[in-house]
Amino acid sequence: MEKKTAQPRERNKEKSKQRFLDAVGTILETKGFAALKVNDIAATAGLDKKLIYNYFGGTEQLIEAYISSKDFWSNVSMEALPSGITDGGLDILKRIFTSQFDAVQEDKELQKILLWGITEKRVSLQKIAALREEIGEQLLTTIIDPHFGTEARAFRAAAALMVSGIYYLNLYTDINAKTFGGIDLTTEEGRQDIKSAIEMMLDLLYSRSKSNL
Amino acid sequence: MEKKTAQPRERNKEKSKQRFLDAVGTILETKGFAALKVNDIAATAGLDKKLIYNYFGGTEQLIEAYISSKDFWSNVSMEALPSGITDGGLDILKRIFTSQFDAVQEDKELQKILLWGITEKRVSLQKIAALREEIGEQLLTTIIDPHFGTEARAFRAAAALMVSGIYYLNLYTDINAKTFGGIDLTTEEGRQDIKSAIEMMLDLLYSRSKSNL
DNA sequence: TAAAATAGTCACCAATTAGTGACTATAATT
DNA sequence: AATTATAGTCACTAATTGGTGACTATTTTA
Repeated sequence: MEKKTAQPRERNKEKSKQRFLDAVGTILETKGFAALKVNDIAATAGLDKKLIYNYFGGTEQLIEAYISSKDFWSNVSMEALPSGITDGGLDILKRIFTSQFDAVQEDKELQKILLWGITEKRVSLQKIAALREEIGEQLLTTIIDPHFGTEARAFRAAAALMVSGIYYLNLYTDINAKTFGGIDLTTEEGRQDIKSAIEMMLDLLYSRSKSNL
Repeated sequence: MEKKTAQPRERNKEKSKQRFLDAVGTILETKGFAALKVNDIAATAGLDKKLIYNYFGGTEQLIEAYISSKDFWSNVSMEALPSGITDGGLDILKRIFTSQFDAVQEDKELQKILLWGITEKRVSLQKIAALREEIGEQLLTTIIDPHFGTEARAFRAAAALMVSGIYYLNLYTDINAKTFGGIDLTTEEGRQDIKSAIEMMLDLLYSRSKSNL
């Protein structure tokens, strides 16, 4: 019959659920998705794992809930699309692509999600991919297609290659190598080289389209 | 004078070691590096896991031995480099890049290695990355640098972006999505779009360098 | 042919993992 | 205040994991 003079733990289901969701984010960011074990998640949240089963049904559903709760493409979705486009969207695309290059580098969580998306088959990851396709489609149909017309298909492919490269270079860097093609991606110079290349390639693609119209 | 009523298991250390190495390859190809557990490897090899410790020292060393035994860049290393280059290497680069796009798609084991390389920090994966850098450096110094001169740095960055894109698009495809930027990468048309874009961008980069010389 | 060396097997241990039943403690309701 | 609902704890099971000591079986050597 011991009296508990210790501070009485707050009893709040919603807050606890949020703790679990936050714990998933923390582990994902620091250790990656492979470390998302129910015991670790509970320990990180500072709660008993039983609650994960009570509240979410299990680790799977908790992870699904976590992914659904995040907006991974907020940095690109409504960032731009001003009305007064006079250059066919060249300038906007330059900014979107180069800023995305930096955004992926800074957002470790996004990196893990990208990696996860090419590693594991999972419904919520499919949803993320579909959502990004949707946002990309908006950009393509409102900016690229009108300007490139019949050449839009070629430009789409080039853009896909560039965005993919933006992703991969950031995932690649600093895990098992610093350089790619002799460019040190851990230095500001090296990263500037990539960004300049992005702009150069967009310039070339746009100049090509002009000369072909 | 051996009696072979029950087939007597062959006793051969070297062969058994090779069995383990092959088992690593099989598991890697089919289930990925995360599934490289000592029990599974032993079961796949049809031998006792104790032998892994006896022969290699442990799973880590076995995996190291496996990676060291493979030549992952055989398809690109000495594929080309003919002597009579008259176009500054444009045609060779087109072939190297587009064939690499197909090679990565077909070689599931290479895909897993690429994925592994951006997921886990590991000495032997660093060696693979370093080796690829070496091969790439050869290409760059013998083909690109002489032609692009002071512009070589810009071209290197563009090439890094393109090769990275080639990797990522192949890793991306068919796990959680089929399309990237609206292009269906599971169809021959979609993949041809990417290859055409690669050639187009190389054309643009080369034409740019000409007009600037 | 006997003995030494070693390829290979097997049973077992300890740690980690997911998951659950029974319980306690607190808040809400009457 | 007594009752009820439920947030949260804890101890336990079962399966999987990496790892090892002791053993058997086959080959090599003296």
